[in-house]
Amino acid sequence: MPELPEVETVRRGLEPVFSGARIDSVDARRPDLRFPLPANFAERLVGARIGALGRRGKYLTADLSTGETLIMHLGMSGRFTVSGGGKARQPGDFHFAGSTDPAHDHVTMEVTGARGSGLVVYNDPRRFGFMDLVVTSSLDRCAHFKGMGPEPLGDSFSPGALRAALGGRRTPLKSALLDQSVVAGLGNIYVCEALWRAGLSPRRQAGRISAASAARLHAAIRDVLDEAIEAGGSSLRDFAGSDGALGYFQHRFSVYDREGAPCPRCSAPVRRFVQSGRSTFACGKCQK
DNA sequence: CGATTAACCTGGAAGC
DNA sequence: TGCTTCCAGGTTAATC
Repeated sequence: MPELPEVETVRRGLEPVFSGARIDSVDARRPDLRFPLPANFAERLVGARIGALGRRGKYLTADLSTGETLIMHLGMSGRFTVSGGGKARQPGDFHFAGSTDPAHDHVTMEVTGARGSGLVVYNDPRRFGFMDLVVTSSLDRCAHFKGMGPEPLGDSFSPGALRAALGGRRTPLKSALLDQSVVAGLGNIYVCEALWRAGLSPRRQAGRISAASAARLHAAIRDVLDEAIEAGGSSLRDFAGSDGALGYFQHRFSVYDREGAPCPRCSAPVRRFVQSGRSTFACGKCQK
């Protein structure tokens, strides 16, 4: 499901439940998601108090009182749902009452915080997501974050920084922006949308864009991410935030998944083509 | 160095 | 209705 706006939407949904709460119990129904869960996964979580719930690119981070940080990645189809805790759960059942897809409820956590207890369930049909535990003091150097580019909504992401990160790359702009070492958190949807907003062709050579183009692209990336977060992310298929609310940014796509539809800017038909194995959507007329 | 393909896994949609 | 094929928000390793 998730690119940066969807992950941020999930973070905001989980924050009131997680932040400051104590982890009472953890159930892992299987030993692995995309990768094996960390050794002694449940034991390392139970009893810990959760500090800040953060996000880095498409990753969620839960800072724990044990000195470790729980890292969660949603892959393509991962989602969290929150329910009211003990009452919502059948005694002895792994699944929480009301789960619509118990077969893919892989990890559950019962937590107790200022707002009472809650049950958080991680569901992931395709199992491309994963969880990891790393020592908090070396979080930035861990395998997941080492080499990751700047947060696109953060202070260090500037037009100059973007242009510098693209510098020397002969790969198409589209592919470069999907590279998390250039800028963190963009995926197929928002790269397509940002390039449309900037009026830049996805096929442009990344290292050859002008400073003015980089400035337009920088602004387009920030704008599209800001607007998508504001809208609660995009709900393709059935993605919903942790509170069950559906994001609605998909109704504001200009080009993504709109092959053949008129470009909102120039009315030429939106084209679909494949770059590095993934669908690109762009206007062939006004994206240069 | 860069581009393409495959792989991981499941389910939904479309085509016949 | 049922079977087959294609496609999907991500990431990474292998190959050309």
